[in-house]
Amino acid sequence: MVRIIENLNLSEQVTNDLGRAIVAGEYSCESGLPTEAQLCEEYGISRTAVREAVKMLAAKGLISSRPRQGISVEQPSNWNLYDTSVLSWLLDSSPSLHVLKEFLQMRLAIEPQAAALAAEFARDEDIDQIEKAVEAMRTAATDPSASMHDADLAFHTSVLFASRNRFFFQLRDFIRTALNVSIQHTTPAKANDVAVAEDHAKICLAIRNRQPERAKNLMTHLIDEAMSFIEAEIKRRS
Amino acid sequence: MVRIIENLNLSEQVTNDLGRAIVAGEYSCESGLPTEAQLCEEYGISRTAVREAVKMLAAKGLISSRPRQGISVEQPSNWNLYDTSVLSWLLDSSPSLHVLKEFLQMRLAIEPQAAALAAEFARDEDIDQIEKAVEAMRTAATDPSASMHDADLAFHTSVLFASRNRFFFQLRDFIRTALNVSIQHTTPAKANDVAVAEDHAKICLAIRNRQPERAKNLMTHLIDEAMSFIEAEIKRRS
DNA sequence: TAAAGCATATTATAATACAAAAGTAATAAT
DNA sequence: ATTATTACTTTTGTATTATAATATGCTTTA
Repeated sequence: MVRIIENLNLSEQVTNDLGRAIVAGEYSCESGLPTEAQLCEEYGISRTAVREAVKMLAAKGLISSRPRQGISVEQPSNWNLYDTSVLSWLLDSSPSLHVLKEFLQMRLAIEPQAAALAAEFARDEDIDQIEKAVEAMRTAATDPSASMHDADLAFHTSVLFASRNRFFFQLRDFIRTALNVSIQHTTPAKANDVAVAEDHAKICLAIRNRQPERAKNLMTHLIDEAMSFIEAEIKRRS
Repeated sequence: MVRIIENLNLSEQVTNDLGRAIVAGEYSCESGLPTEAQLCEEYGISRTAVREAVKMLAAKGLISSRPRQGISVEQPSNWNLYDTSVLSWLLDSSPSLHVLKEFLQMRLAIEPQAAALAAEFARDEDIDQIEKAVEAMRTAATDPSASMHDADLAFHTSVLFASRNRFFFQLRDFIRTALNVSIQHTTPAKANDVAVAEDHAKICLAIRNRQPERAKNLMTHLIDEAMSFIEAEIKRRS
């Protein structure tokens, strides 16, 4: 029986359940999925709900279905990894340290360029938003009741927004997920937090001063630090 | 009535039709979509087909639906732009020169980093693939019957693959679309093609010689050329 | 042997019915 | 008069049944 999750209707729950199973490799490309009729029986639900789940998974690139052939699993390279659900299913099934490295490689591509674009194209109110996040980080660095992580997320999201390019801003969920995974592997060392906040402040200042190259380099440095930490962690564990 | 497209079943056709209309702004966030019943009547189809289309659009982040409230359009910032369908709907409705600039800003983030990763992590067979694409470009540069564009696409795709990071490779459809839009705005100047092919060859060589920084810089230069061309074009038309 | 047709399994579409959710209006109680 | 409760209404959510379309394999036939 499907795990019940609040606020999700039946077809969405089945989507979640099947999506998770597919990404976890419980159904291979060769074997495919059970037929609609079998899924109805397994879950004890109507064909309507099963079909709607199948359609949603197909829309995310995980499966495809044809008459007489049944439901087949698409190659993982066709899965839409930038879909929030697919991403969460992926994290549920993969050793997160390895995925984290991939995340950081991606962030190293996206965020420095976003910072550069922000320095070039951000509106004043965008920069105010970034500064607000920096202030929140400064507060959180000393105040134990405030969340450093939330402020950090707000910072990176607002930079993406300030890039004024929707393809960059669209990646905010991706970045959010990456940050979530990061803190799972970070020892809570409040000692560095003040310095970290100031590193972020520098980026904000570079953007406000309209220095694209400087903003880019500072952002690269910021993420590179996290990267070197993770690489050390990977080496330590192997 | 919905436009008939080959190889698409009814619910997929309706998905296409509604998706296009939503992205084109024919339904706003405030107004929302017609009710399922109304859509059935408009398209002259059953509720089954309409609901499946609605579910697929919801899976792509374009809409959401609730009892009594009907179907509402999500904010554009929630649309999954990295979905191939959504991307094509976007191109159908936006002035492509502006979108093209956003594409190039994104490519400028992704591809140089992908080249650097390829130089670091690519397997030998990955590099062979890149080289094959380079050879195809060289051929196409002089042979009018061969397609320069196809070879170009193969090159960029194989570099993404060689990065050995699935988040990068996942963007191949995005890059493909970007290249397609590019050639719509490029005057077919076969004169440069030989030089262009050699620029690509240099990147391939840098990757084979395991020079991440060099590969990155060369790729940046390559895309920057396209960018400056587009910016000139935008200025010319304004 | 090859082509045509037939059987069969599975998804695709339709139609209908009822349940659930969420507003809205009417009613009752204080 | 205000608030709480109830009943009603609209729309999506789920179930059921039936039939069509599609693709595959098998069988028959020329």
